[in-house]
Amino acid sequence: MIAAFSSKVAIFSIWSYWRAVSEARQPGLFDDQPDLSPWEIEAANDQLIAEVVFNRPLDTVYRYIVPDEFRELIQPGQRVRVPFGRGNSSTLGFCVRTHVGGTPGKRLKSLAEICDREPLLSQSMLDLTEWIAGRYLSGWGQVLESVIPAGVKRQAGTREIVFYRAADSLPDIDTLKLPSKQHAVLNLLLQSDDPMRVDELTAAAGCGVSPIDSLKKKNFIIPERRRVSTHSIGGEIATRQEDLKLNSEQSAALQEILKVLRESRHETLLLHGVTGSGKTEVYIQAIREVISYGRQAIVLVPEISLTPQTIRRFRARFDSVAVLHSHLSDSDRHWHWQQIASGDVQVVVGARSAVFAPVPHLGLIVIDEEHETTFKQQSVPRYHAREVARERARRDNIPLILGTATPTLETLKRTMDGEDRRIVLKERVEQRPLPPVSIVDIRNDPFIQRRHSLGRAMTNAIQVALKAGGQGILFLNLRGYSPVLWCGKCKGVTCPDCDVSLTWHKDRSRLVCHSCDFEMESPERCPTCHQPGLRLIGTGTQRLEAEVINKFPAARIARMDSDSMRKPGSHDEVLERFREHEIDLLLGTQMIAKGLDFPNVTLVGVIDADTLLYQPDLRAGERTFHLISQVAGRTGRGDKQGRVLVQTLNPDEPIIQFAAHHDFDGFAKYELKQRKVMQAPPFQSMARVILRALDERIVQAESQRICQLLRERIQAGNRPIRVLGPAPAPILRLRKYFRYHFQLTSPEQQQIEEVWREFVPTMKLAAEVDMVIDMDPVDLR
DNA sequence: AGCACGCCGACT
DNA sequence: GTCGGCGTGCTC
Repeated sequence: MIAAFSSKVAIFSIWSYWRAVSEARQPGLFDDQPDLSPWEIEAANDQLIAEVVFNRPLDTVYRYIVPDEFRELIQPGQRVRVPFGRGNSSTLGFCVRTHVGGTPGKRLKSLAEICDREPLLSQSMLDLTEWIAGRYLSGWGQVLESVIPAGVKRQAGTREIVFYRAADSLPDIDTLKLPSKQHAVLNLLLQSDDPMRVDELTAAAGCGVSPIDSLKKKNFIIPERRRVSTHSIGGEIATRQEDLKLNSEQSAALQEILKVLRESRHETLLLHGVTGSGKTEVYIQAIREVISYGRQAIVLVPEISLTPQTIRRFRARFDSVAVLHSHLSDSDRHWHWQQIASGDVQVVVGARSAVFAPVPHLGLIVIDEEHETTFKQQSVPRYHAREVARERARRDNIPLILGTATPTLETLKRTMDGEDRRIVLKERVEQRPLPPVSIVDIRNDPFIQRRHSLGRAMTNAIQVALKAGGQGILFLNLRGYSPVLWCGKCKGVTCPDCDVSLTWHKDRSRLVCHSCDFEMESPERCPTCHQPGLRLIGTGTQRLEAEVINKFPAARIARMDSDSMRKPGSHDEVLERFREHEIDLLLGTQMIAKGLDFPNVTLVGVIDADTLLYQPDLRAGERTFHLISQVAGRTGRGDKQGRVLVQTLNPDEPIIQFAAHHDFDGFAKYELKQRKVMQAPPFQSMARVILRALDERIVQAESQRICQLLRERIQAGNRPIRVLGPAPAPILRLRKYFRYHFQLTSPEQQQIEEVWREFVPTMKLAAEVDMVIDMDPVDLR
């Protein structure tokens, strides 16, 4: 009986029979013949069961019978096609486990198809994705869907090609009396060690395809389908460089890392080194050790640092480096994935998702610029690469290195609690001093009062730097020409879809929303009240550029922001010109704040330190500190002395003071105190629940209702969780949706995890409302 | 998330 | 008496 269901055909015919019967509303037929029903088979205890998850927000693992014909083929990590739901619609899922056994009382359906020849992930990566699903409250299938690159699923850049080989037991070729062309083809294959492609055979034998077809029909030659890469290998060959000599602080740090490596245990080491202290060289030499064990390393960097500069640096030091950045094609990505999985790649350098690189023997993970928020994914699954890396390293008993000049308070607290270890690099390489930072009070600056962006001191400093042959970096974290188009009556002109002021972009001569994709022609009159006389208020990088050109007509100036850097490669090109001193003043946004290392930069100007500081975000102060410290680190990296000017309307603000004095510890103490009072991270875990709908009254009511239900549940479970809100999100309307949110905080992360998993299935959300939970959010807008 | 089911109002 | 509107609930 069982054998009757073992073939795919039999399974499908049973399914269509079942459908026909159920449509006729005669399920009683099965009651009469219970042994016909496929789910009765599972009563036998030796059934192989596949556990399957789907790319849906479901946290259930579904079980399917594996038909005998798939028994030998099925492996966890493969995708499978299964009948799912009442309509048994054919659905793609991931097989995450298999086990043998029956499931009393459960009616199981059968697996219909195995979609991958090999598993897409190893068992340990499967386990890691399960952990992510739990920790970040998303479906396991959703995690798998996002972890495996699309190019890998599609097998992009590969093709099935037919190869021919000679049949195994052929009589002597001359006894076959073949026509000459066929003889030639067969002879070639007999001589060849490897199977040959059709085009190779026709070329070598000087014939068409028909002799090959004839040989195939006679079974003298056997076709074999093989998947081959059509990927063209690109990438420049970097010139090799020797390891640099480490100073005493650097080598002490390296020794600490090597010790953990040699003891093959997990520990997270925070490499807290001031800007220019040579952290990268420490990573590189630690990686060298890892490679000598025949293992591989993963280096995570913020996307913004994935400049050809960094890439070249790694390529120059290791034989085999894979760089995973966002501009790779599907086929590149698939090719790299295969190379990495085969163990041919020593070092994987990439952004957030590179933490999932399928290296076979991971020896070390490095996260550079640990404080960067881009390590947090902003869509489901909303994981933080640092936490995923920590978990992966813990499971593999390997060290995790977090490098930064400005650690997050989360990481700092872990070192204070003794969970992680902090290694401090106080000195810059070659004992270069950190640049002096001057806070420039612009409240009464005559230039600023005349609506300039460069105050008197800043203007003078630029003049002096240029005169001395130095280069300058001017940082302003606002792109476009002017962030506000002001109507005296209606206030700023806002986006029709968001509660956000539209930014005037001079280069495109348009108003642009920085929160969504909206753009419009600049109106002559106010779009609301139709009054003329609109004024541009505030300064973005484009307006700053105009002012700099006007004030320093002789200087060579370049602007770097996401508008001017749209073309791939333009980023690198500008930096190269800056390095060659073809540019005197480089001005721009975040992009120029991070990681750049140019020895001739003698002046860094922070045009407006206040914009970040007063954002409605509990990390606004921390981010301001990070940014000022990072930008300041761009100078004094060569023999020349550098200086930093920070323009602010709040010169007494402690955050700015700490940054100016390069006083991380002072900042941390100050900020930690505030967070403790607020019962905020890093003292408590936090999750943010966001609800959105097109109708404001519905979201408001719904978020109130949900929040109340959750409060009751928390109380009933006697859980130590605080609920804050609900409240309108700081940007109430975004992309046409009204948004409300509330926050959950608890000293125990797991409490939030548990209550949410319990709660979600019990509450019915109104159909027009979307809801997401963001564990450990970094963006509270 | 899908998708089928069901329970209500407007048609032949 | 049936078609189809969307609200509800389940998916091995």
